[in-house]
Amino acid sequence: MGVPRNISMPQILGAAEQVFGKHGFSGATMAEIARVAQLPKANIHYYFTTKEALYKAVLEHTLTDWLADADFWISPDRSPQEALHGYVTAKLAFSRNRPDASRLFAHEILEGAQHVHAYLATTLREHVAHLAHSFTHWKRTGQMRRVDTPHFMFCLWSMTQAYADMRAQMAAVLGQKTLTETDYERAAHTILDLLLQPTSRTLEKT
Amino acid sequence: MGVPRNISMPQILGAAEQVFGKHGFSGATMAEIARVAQLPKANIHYYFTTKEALYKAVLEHTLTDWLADADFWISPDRSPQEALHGYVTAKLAFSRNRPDASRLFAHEILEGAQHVHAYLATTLREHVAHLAHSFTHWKRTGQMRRVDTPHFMFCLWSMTQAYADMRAQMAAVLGQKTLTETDYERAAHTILDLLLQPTSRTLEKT
DNA sequence: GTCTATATAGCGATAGAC
DNA sequence: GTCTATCGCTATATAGAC
Repeated sequence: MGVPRNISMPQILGAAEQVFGKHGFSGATMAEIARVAQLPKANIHYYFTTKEALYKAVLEHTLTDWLADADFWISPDRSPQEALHGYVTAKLAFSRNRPDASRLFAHEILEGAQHVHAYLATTLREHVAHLAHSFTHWKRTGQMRRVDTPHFMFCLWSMTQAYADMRAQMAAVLGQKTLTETDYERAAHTILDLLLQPTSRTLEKT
Repeated sequence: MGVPRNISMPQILGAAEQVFGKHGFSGATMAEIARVAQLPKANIHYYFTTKEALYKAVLEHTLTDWLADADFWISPDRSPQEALHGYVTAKLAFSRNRPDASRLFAHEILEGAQHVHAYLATTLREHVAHLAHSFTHWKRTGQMRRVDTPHFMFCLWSMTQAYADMRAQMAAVLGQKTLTETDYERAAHTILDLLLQPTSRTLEKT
């Protein structure tokens, strides 16, 4: 009893993140996950009785990682410049290093967020409410203009996640096969320029 | 010969946009499309021999609409304020009024953009190159700061499309069942504040 | 052109030997 | 715990009557 649980499980979870991230829940097949994990199909059903059980396990795992950066960076102890720079950079790095995790999440939301609705309505909602404290603090101390916290976060999330979810479109528009390090640098520069610009974007006519 | 081609075709295309927009290509079923279109399954295969042929037809149709707003609004004849205001508002309206079209496109890109890669690499790429002329003009005439055109457009697209693609997540975070008119107004305000703010977002410390 | 009935393939899931 | 073989179901697609 109990030999390669430690060996098979990570293989399965890794393959599942990759395949679910590429095709979403309905588009993914257990056969492809088994192929990527280099395991017979039946072995996966030994650890996870149903496709949905495997999906939920992978989803919860990625959601935890997805939230990790915000509390570290967006804190009243930092300046808004430092906080936004750190957060955007971390999010872009996540999109670059864990694209399948970001895309798995995007698929889930796109299909109606049925499996994660409870999580979004409780944990993520409270998370955003918590972040509002930092923005309120920065406004009160004159370090930043007022923002509509949830919609401001929607903007941050969509701009940074797009570099994982929409990378096929971006690469095509840029005339490249894939996104390169330069693209992520330009992304950071463009996004931070919107958020942190020292002078106005659209200038007054003289 | 030829009675209800005019009647069945729009029904099929409308139902297909709805179902493909909800589930993507792999997740959608011909049976559900037939049910939504209130037609027998076989009738759809009469007009479109394969599921993929139907998918491509719907996809091309939505892509045309998706591009329509940009050339109208983003033009050197306008001020950057007017252009960005008009474009962002139009894009948000598209997300609100044609959510299935936006989500169909998002599904396609997420799954690797295999069906639209040629379109993105030619038409959309040229489209972005064309838009760069406006931004260059505004920079040259001192109306706007320099931008990295493709990445700036990626930001505009992701922020506005998120209000169709990610609306399930947004509603959950806002503690609502769906997005309301107020949410789209706040979205426009937040996005335009990032783009058009008359003073800096993060203020200098005194 | 329309629709019922069905062929064929691929899916998730399981049985049972090892 | 692992793996081969297979069940039962649902999907796309077609045949053929009307």
